[in-house]
Amino acid sequence: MAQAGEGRRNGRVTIREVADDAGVSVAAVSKVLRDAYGVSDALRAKVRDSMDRLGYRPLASARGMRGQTYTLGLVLPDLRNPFFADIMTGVNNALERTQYQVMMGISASTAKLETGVVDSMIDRQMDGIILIGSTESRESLNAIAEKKPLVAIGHHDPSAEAFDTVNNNDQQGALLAVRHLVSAGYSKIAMLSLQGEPSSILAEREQGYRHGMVEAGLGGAINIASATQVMRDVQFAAKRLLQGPRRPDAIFCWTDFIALEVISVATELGLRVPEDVGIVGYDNTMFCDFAQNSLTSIDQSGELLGLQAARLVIERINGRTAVEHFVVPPRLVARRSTSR
Amino acid sequence: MAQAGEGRRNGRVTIREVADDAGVSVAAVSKVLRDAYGVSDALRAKVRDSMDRLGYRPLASARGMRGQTYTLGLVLPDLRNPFFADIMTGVNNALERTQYQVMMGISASTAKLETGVVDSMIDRQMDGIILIGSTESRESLNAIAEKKPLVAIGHHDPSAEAFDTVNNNDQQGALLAVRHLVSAGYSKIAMLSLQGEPSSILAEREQGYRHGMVEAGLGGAINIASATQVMRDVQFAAKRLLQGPRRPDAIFCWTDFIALEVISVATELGLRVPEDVGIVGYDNTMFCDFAQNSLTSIDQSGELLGLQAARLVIERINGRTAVEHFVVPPRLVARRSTSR
DNA sequence: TGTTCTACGTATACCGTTCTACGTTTTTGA
DNA sequence: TCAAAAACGTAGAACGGTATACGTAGAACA
Repeated sequence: MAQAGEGRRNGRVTIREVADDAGVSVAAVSKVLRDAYGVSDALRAKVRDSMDRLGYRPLASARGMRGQTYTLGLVLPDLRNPFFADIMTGVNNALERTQYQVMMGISASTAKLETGVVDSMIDRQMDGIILIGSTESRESLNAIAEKKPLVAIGHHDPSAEAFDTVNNNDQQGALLAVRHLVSAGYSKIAMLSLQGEPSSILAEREQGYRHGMVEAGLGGAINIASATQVMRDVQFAAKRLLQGPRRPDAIFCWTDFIALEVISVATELGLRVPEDVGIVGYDNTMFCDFAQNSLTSIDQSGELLGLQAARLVIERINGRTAVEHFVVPPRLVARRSTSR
Repeated sequence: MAQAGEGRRNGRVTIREVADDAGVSVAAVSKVLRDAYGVSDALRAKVRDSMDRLGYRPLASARGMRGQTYTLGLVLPDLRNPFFADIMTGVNNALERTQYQVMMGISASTAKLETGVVDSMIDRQMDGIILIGSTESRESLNAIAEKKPLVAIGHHDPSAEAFDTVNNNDQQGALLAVRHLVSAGYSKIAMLSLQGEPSSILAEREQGYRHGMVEAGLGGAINIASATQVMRDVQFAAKRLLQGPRRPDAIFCWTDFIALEVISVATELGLRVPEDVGIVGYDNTMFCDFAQNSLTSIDQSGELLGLQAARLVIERINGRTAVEHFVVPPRLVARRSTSR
């Protein structure tokens, strides 16, 4: 192990070697690296040249000891929802021309693991943290925000002060779905919500759903079931819903993935989509577009969400303390799964 | 910024405070942390108690300066393929009872970005690196392996010495697909391969495909098209294939995602699956199971691949230098897309 | 011409760990 | 009972950067 360790450290150029090569002090090189005040163009050029020639790269650990690591942590609930890829694209776009680099972790949607991942990101001196779909309480998030700049995507808390949020308007998204279904002639509209630790998005969407139902005079038909994201569980819930006494003629699903699974179950039960049952998903992921799916869905512009989150977290790192809550309006994309 | 920085550092318990609290030296605490030699049970208990009581967590940056950071880097080509989630599950399982934590980065399948991500992981003192679906040359990988323990998943190079590989047998996977199609009565079997930087898996699968065709006496029908993973590109390639003069009656696709897109295009062209055209995917991701897809696919046990990769990289960190190349046999899962 | 700025550089004390070298106690063995 | 060995613990020098405090030269001003 010792040999490996030594061997591997070899070849790393330090700031001191750059300074020697350029004939300046270590402090001067550091200033160039950080774009700090008090460096002449001549000195900067000299140092840059030496850095390039020697192939110098600053060591994040060392920087972290005193300053920043130029690393952002991004926590995803899971890797199976392609919607997160959109968010990631947005984040990367925002970071394109900066020194920052993102590192991702997955929380598997459990609060315990989420805390674990976040803590280990803090241990690793990440400069800021972006949390997607967090189910943590306000207190927990405040505790994190006390240690590092924090932005939560997909977590409604408009009165939070310590951290920023970036969301699509989930209440409106659910409302759009219900209105669309109603105008397509469906009336026994159920919602297949997410089971697990209660989250603010959950509350928002359910409220939007209820609101839409009441608005259409369908308050009596309100019917909310729930399932985790696990396949077996979704199947079970879908069957229960579609074989139960109050069989809905339309289901508004928590995510596209769940919606596709519901279509699958409905088909196997001999029900036709969209004739017998209309289906709406959420996120408008690329799978909605396949002819065999053709799933109506709510688009929440993941790329934009990611872009804003990255912007906000960097602003926080640079000293902003006033809170910002960014909300994007959702958009319904109608496809065959609701066109009877 | 200064205020924020100071404020945020606050509350972090250092090894010195633990040492003071326990009434021992800093070195003793460090020894306990590292399970090093020369610590009595009594001292260990005392220190552990102080650590728990104070909520001490070692700072990775500081550890990185001298020793390990207990962080592994995992590089994914993209976030859209749910197959990677399986790999990740395996990695996490392997790491469950260790001190190690994984951080992910995405390379977007381009060599330039891949190098960038890997370099930034090295800068961040990750102890080992797992690369998924790398398109780098042997030389580039050797260069990385010189700096950090490296394991490549989905990259065939059985004579590589400096890094380990973990693969399913892609040649056999392709062979299984062709044999299955042949026995289902298809004969004009095309392959829709991956466009982009040539990779070793690509070569393996194409060879397996050719082999299978020749073996079945269909050497004259060999037909390899290719497309990137971009939706538009897949559509274009699929249309070209299905509307061309040598229209195949079956297509063996690079991934499930591509296969689903091909089904979509075929359907829109008025072709029936599996009657007019049989489709086989690769990875056996969860989407294959949906009734509306019911896609035959090759399973390469992602979870096992991830588990092995994590095991190998940790072994390397612990000093192993002899190379290991791990290969899993693939398995065909037949579904409706090939059952005529 | 002297004084005060301003711009540019440098020297060096950290940051929180690891780990080597070394001192002290306890145990072992004859 | 004593020497040697093993076990336990400590002091302090790294690691590679950052950032503060300070020195110096030239420019601007009176």
